[in-house]
Amino acid sequence: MRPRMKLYLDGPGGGTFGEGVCRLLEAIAAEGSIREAARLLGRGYRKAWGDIDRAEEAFGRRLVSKSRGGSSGGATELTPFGRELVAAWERFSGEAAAGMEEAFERHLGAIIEGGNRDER
Amino acid sequence: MRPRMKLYLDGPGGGTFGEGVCRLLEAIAAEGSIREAARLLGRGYRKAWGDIDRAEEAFGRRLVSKSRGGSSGGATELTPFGRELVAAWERFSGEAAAGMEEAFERHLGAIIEGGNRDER
DNA sequence: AACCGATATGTTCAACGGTGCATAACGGAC
DNA sequence: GTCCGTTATGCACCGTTGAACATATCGGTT
Repeated sequence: MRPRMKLYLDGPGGGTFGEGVCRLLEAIAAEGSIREAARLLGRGYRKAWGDIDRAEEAFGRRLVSKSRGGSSGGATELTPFGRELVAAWERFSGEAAAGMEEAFERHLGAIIEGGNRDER
Repeated sequence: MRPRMKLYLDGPGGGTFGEGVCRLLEAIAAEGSIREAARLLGRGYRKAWGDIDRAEEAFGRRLVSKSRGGSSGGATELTPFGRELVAAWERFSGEAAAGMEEAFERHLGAIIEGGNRDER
């Protein structure tokens, strides 16, 4: 029985950033387009687009730089702030998860895993 | 802009324990009944009952000891394991949250809070 | 036996988030 | 100007979740 955690950053005027959007940004950085990134992650473009929109609303800053038209049809790449954010979030979430695991072992590890006795 | 976290414990065969159920258990310990605890927390009895059921399923052990009938109509109290779990969860979640805050300051504190410039 | 209040459980309805479909807009290449 | 692939955006559908309502059951008191 393992613990699980979800991390969020909420903007003051709505909007949210979390693990999902971070993964999406990484995929965009790798693929160069929102559509391809969404396909790679098995998500719909519609939702991916909305997620980015909400994330940018949360920070009040652009995370990606999008362009329409052209021979390629269009493209999307991360802004410098977007790249910085992804890297910082990776460190943040990794460290938070490690601390959580540690706290779990310290306080709940002994309590749980103790078989399935029944008390009445 | 502050970070936020949610913690879960998932049982192998379904069932979940989290902050919500823990609050509910505390309220039950204080009030002596599921119904009164639910009312105190502004939740419906139906959901409270189901939450407890799922939490007990997650651990495979009883968290509360319920009784029906009698002059009082019935009552519910925590099992020793239930009390132990609530106390351990408090320490666990508190420590995890503290570690998360610390990680946030270290890795994201400088990046965020930096005003709302726009980059394009 | 009647009463009362809490547990036990089913059912129905509203809200919400995700998925998918449809379509418009864009702009470089040809 | 046509074509193509991507961004941009609306809408309709659906599964999950929670809220609210409706009973049924239990058992000590009276």
